Amino acid sequence: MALNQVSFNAEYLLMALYGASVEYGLHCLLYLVNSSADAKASSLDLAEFQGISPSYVAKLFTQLKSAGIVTALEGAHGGYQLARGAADITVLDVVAALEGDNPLFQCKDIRSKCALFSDTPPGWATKGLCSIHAVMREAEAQMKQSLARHTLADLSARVARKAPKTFPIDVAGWFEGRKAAKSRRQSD
Amino acid sequence: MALNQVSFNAEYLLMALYGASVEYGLHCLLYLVNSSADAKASSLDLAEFQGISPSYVAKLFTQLKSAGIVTALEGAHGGYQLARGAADITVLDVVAALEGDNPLFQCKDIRSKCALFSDTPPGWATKGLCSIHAVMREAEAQMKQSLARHTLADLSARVARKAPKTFPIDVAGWFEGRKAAKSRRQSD
DNA sequence: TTTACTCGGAGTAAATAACTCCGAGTAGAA
DNA sequence: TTCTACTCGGAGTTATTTACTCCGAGTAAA
Repeated sequence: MALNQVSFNAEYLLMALYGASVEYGLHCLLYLVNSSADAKASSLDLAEFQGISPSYVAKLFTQLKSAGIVTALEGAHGGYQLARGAADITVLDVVAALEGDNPLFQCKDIRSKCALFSDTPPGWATKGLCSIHAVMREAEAQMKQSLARHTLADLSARVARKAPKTFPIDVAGWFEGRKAAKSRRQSD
Repeated sequence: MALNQVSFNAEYLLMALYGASVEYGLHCLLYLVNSSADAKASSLDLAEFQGISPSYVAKLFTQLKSAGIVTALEGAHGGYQLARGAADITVLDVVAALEGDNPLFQCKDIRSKCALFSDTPPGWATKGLCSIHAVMREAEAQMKQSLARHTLADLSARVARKAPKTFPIDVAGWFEGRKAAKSRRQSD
């Protein structure tokens, strides 16, 4: 009964600890870093600019807003802006906003369920942090410290170094052209 | 239409990056560290000793075996043993065996989909590692290094330091008693 | 006042994780 | 040798989570 047809999509072969939301979110935010104060970008703009799902980006920005990373301006010609300087937003902030600040490991306190402890586990077994949990916490801390060392400003600078000098101008032009197109449509 | 009854289970409120398999696996392996060479423990023994699902533990140990962390001996009175010394098995080995060595982050190369690159993205955009990806890789490396610094032997020693001196004896007794019970049943 | 655009959250489908069940094989007991 | 009880090992099932969509409420410009 098993179908021999296997939908073999290499893109999804390896699943990641952090999902697509982090990737989409960071890419979008990087474009916001360069946009000037009066040039807000809507979630639709950001999505179409990068060829990703508009409705999903909209959802992500809802989360980024409630985490205080961006501010939203409603209405026509509205959009999002960074809530504070790009140097004050770490990659960890973004990850926490989009994925929740999930622990690396959730201890279910198995040590207290040992068959030798008939009903109530003895004090020494439940006191303090489970040793396994401690190791995981340490690894988690290392990872989060590493993520916290990088800010959106750093990242943006590094990307800019790779791109040609004209690129930021082209980007600004694209967003500007989009805004103009909107105005044209409304005055029709 | 929405039910007001909310199944509010505090145990599952925070989801973790690494799941239950890692926790179960590590706990089981810690008990194997102390068992002597001839005293193998079956997955059923290990599961019941800790009050966790036997069938799930069985599944985990098939993974641990194919990863080369434990060896299996079939038949009655068979069971599992560590495939090598506890000092040569790191926590990272166990995590990789049970969760796969998932990357922290799977880059979908969004930078190449930018609307400015009509069809074929320019070389500078696709060359080298995506900057975001690089940050994630660094954090992942920090985490994995931290996990690789701890071995089963370390962990076991740390647990032993907390428990009373009689505890390992009690544990050995429990497994021994189990083995005896099996023999009795067979001779009935 | 209208209109086109914005956010924002409720709702849906596919993928993953957690867990179960049953068959194949083996070592010891009769 | 035959039988039995126990072992592993993998195929199947359910539940949770992720990724994504859709539509309504609100707002600012025209």
